[in-house]
Amino acid sequence: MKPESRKQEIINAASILFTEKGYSAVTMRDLAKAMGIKAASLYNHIQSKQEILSTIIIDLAEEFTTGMNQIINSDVGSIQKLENIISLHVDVTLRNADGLGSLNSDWMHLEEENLIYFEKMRHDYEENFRNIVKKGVEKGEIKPYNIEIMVFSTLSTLRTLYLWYPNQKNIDSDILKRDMISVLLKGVV
Amino acid sequence: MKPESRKQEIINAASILFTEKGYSAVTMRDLAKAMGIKAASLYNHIQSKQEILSTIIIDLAEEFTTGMNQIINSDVGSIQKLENIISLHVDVTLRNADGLGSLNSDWMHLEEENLIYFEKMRHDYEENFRNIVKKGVEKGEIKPYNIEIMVFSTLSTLRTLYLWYPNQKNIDSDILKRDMISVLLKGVV
DNA sequence: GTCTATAATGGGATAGAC
DNA sequence: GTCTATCCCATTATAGAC
Repeated sequence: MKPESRKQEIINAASILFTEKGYSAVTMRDLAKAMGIKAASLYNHIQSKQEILSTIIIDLAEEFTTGMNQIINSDVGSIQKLENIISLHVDVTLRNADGLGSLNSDWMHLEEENLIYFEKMRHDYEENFRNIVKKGVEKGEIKPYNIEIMVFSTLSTLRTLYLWYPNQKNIDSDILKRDMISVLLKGVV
Repeated sequence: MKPESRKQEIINAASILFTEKGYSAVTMRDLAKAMGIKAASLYNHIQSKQEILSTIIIDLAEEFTTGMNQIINSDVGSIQKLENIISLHVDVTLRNADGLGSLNSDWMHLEEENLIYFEKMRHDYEENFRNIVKKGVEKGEIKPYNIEIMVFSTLSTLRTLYLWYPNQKNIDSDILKRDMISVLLKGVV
């Protein structure tokens, strides 16, 4: 383990607390206590509570955006693209499960530019997902069920993986991916 | 429409605000403004902010618990039971989508007895769900995928229906149920 | 049933010593 | 890099007039 910067330690501690109680319910005093220091000391490393939230959320959203862009630009079939999306969500969840609570439940507390930036990334992500499913249906690779329901159902499972995964003991990443692919895709394919 | 009690109007307005921003981020002033009155006036109808939250959450949780009890005590096969659970979630979502945000994201802000009561109901609900799937697998009605993944995947979709449903224009309840059953069950059956 | 006024507490953030 | 002390403002909730 390389030593983390103090700022990163604060962000990691905040990720856990925000996911447990939500951004608004966590005070700078709570966060300081978790770090073993006083609230005022936090401000030597971060500018504001809002900066912590936007760092957590924007970093994760950019990770998903980058992953999705690689997938849509790759030359594989629709099913393989969906499998790669599932794999992307499993990878991000295993690497940073703590931050995903903020991404899912506290994005509306982002301020001006970051809120707009986040909402655009989320919208584009869903649109890319939807287009993959649509093309798969057109090419006969995916069953012609209601597209919105297929997109919503798959995405809501992937988005809440972080709530469930920490309760599973030592589940292997590849086994998890394989089983998620079975359960999420074998129904619609 | 029969006229609602002032208390019920407050709870309805709070349900919307809590789902938009979360319990902790909504102030009594916000809620009063939405009602067109002053914050102090709210206290003629409710005892505390906490009472509003617990009313919203406990009523919904009891509705799910009652529905689940009817389903597990009915004399039908595992697949039919799962279909009835999907139907239960669609019904509750269409009737009270606004309150489901609190049930999903703000239950941890319940206080002592209500928190314990809620957690027991949620635990029992998941356990009943899991047992239906287990029995279905044993009887060969459901494919032998990882049970936890099937339970988690189905439940997370049903639990977040409220986020997605209001964006769908005029979707018919029966069509929604039929399509949810196709997408969620045809993969695992 | 709603209002104004206010109590009591806790929130994010800064200044300046060590 | 952390501390104590403090600022200023928002919070939930109550008292009492209308």
